[in-house]
Amino acid sequence: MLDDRKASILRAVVQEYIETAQPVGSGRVSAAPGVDVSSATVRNEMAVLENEGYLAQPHTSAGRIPTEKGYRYFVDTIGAPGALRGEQAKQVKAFFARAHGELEEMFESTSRLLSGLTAWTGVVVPPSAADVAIRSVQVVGLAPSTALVVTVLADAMVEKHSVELPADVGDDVVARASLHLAAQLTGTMRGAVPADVVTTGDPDTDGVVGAVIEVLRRTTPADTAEEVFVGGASRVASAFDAVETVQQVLSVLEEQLVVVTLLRDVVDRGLQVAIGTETGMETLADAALVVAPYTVDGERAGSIGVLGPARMNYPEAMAAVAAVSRRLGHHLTEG
Amino acid sequence: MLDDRKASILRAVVQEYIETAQPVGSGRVSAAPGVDVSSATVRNEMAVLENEGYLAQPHTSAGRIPTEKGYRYFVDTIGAPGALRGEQAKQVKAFFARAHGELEEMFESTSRLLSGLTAWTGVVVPPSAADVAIRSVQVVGLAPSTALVVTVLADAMVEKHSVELPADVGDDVVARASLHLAAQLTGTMRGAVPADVVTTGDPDTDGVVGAVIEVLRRTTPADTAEEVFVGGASRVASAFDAVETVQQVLSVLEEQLVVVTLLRDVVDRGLQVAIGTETGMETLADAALVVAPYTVDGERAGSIGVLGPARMNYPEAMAAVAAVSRRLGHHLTEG
DNA sequence: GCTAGCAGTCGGTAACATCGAGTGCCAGCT
DNA sequence: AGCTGGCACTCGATGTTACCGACTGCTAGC
Repeated sequence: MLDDRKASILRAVVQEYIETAQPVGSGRVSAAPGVDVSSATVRNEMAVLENEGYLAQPHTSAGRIPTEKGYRYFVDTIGAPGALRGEQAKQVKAFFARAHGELEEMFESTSRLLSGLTAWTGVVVPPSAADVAIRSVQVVGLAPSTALVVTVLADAMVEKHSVELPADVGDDVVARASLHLAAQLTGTMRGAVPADVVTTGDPDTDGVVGAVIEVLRRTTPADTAEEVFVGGASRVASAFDAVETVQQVLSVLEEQLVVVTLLRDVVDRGLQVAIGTETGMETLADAALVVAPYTVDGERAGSIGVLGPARMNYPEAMAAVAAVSRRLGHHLTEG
Repeated sequence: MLDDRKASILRAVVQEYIETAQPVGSGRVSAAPGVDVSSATVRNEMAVLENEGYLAQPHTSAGRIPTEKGYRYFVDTIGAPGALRGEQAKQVKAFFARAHGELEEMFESTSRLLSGLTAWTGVVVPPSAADVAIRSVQVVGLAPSTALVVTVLADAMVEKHSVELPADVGDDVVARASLHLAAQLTGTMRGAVPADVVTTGDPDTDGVVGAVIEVLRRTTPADTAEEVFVGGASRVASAFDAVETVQQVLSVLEEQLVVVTLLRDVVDRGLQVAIGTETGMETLADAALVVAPYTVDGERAGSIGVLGPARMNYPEAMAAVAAVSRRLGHHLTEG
């Protein structure tokens, strides 16, 4: 633990560095509000903070930069989550007030909202479909031997899978199978589609039913490459100055499964923020992730996050993520 | 028109510059295959080419760089479309051989295929839904006053829209409306949903039907922000050296509607390649776009493209785009 | 125990010389 | 007439040196 003075000096360095992206010298720190000692004293204290790993010096005659440990201390001692600035709060409110329409669009634009609020990249992971009830199933024949199963879940998500039909069957058989499946599966949890379903007696129809069931079981949400919505990916380019870093971070964002796992991991570890290597990804060493789960009907559903440089404005980002996750939860709960 | 020698010198400059990304001097050109004159002669010719706007010189003592006009001439005189390298042809073949499953995934991975083939960013615009027949319509109630319309089109695309229901209606009314709509609309072109539909006589049901029809008409594909699939966006970071440019290009890619319009525009102008400002976008001044439409059942459907730096390998990119568009068309035609 | 002051470090910038890739031009060769 | 070897010249890139200034660490004194 750091004493009060060291803490406020560290805080000053972090805040200053977040603003200017430049190493911070003792002079600036000494002038910062909350620090009422001379620059000489600050220097002494900073030397200690550096020894203890909270700060680093790019080179001898430069100011100090926070280390991962420094940022960590900073976020851990922020205390109150902090509210959004009025303007931003308004923006969030307005967004959810006029939010309506299709769920996918909703997630998409929520990711853009997060990006807009923080100036970094927004990420939204929709609820896992496994423990959501099936609301409707429909099979639509497309070609003699292929069909499309469209599943609507209780949370308004729509899944679609193409199915190879066992034999060339007529539209009437497909229609019969569709009705049968709808009757059998409506209300079942998406993750619990039973392997054996009541048969109809007609072998053709049962063939189609079987094929569909098999696809639905095979594509249980956890296995499927889960979707994630990324908004403001171009912000990555302004977050890092090395083109190489930009490349790496974008590559991470391109792999949906990685992003989903990442967010879930961080949330599961009980963190609100993962800084640099805390994310578990080497390529995100210069980045940081602010996350929050959101709840629908009191249940933890999906999660949202903001991905930015390690030197991002944590209080602001945390406030934004918290506010959006809360309202997103409400919005989805009310339906 | 350029005489043979100038043409081959220009070709050499373009090819060399594409490979090395460095200004090309007369020495290199003179050594290039297809150019059998001394560097002095090359210098004279290059001076002319510069005067005529095909080449530019970053500074006096540097080699030459192709201008937009230079690239344009190069592209226009490539002649035969050229085949893919064996390895790549195999890759394309393998991709479409194992391609199956859901259409959206298919487009997504096709964009990644394009990116992989060319090392740049791949873009796929799905067929416009307007003139595709509706294969099935289903309305699913979600909350007392909201429902989801799921439309399956003949080309296996699935659309979904949420609908605000006029009055709190029961599931049975929604089901009845759903059946009625399915009967009325199946076979209709998606872009030609009629405003007035045969009524059922039951006012509640007709209310739901009306609401759905209204949504379907309002969301006619051309108006809707059309979807586009972008693969390998991270390649943008390696395409340009200025972070600022990376930012701008990524921003363009983020706006789906812009990208769709862009591709469509280029195809409509009868171009295979749009270089720099030819794209019509200032922010793409350093970029180039190689596009091709693809046809399904003999009809022009959507288009695909590759977005890279102006100094990209055009023959290769054009071959890749041509091959993929052809096979994609086949694949979708056969269903 | 804090701080003013001072010597010392080191990156950044400017001035300057050097190097070399590449040019334009010209004289001479074919 | 046209190509080419050769040459003077240009100018960015690279390296050197000096200097400036933003910092630091340390120490003496309040």
